[in-house]
Amino acid sequence: MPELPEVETIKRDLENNVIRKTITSVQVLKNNSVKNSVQTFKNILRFNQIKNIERKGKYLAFEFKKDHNFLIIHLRMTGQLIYSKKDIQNKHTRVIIHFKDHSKLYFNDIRRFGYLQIVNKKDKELIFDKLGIDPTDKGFTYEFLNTILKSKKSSLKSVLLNQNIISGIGNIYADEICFDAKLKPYRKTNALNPKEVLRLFNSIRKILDLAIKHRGTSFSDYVDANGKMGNFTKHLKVYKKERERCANCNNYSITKLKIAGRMTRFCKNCQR
DNA sequence: CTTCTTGTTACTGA
DNA sequence: ATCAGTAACAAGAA
Repeated sequence: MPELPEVETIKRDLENNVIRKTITSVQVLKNNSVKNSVQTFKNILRFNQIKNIERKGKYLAFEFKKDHNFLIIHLRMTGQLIYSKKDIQNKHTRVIIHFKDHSKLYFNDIRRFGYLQIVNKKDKELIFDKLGIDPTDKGFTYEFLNTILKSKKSSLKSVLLNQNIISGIGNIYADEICFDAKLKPYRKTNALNPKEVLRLFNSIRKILDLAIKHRGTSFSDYVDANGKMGNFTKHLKVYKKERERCANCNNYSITKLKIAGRMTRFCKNCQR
């Protein structure tokens, strides 16, 4: 699943490839992958240029040169954004954006939960403002995190996954962060002591930075904007490691349990 | 064949 | 108000 590190990797790849390129045509192969009417979608994109790319949490927003419109993209579980000079269309290709230099941007999505949506500046800000703080933002400090955690009575896992509280963390990184912070995912966040909050804060930054450095995690469909797999997969300590020996204590096997409605992996020995 | 998984929203009930 | 739980969406894997 594309989470913050995967979406950030794609964003950086695309910044190197599509900024200021003129769009000459747009193919919509699956109508329900586009939230606008196909005609409106094509009309706004054609002969326009991508001026800037923003990311908050798992959302991307392309800003255009003409008319102050934004293209919001959410990849959900299996969405891919691949930039290529070749024809790489496959049966999961939903949208193709053609540029003047004959290169193309492909939106592929096996399960078709992802979407593209053109909105005006005001609506884009509404969508971004509704999201919780992005952990790579300067405003994400220990004090800020502490205030969030103290105000919630729910489990650590559910707070980490709630995009309206902190945006960008999904099931993979939630478990990896809890493991790194040595905290059980079902702990109530308002009961964490200052040392534990500090560990959590450091682990959030550390794990996400490291995952971005390794260009994300590929365990099923995620690829970067060049179609290549992410390398963080081999650094995972708990995600999909159930029944394997814990990488830290080498003594207990990783427990798999449903917490906050999601499959959750942790070491019952190392995480307190 | 059935069941599970995944991100997000919507809904229900406590 | 706040939280937990679940259904819904699609499609592939087990």
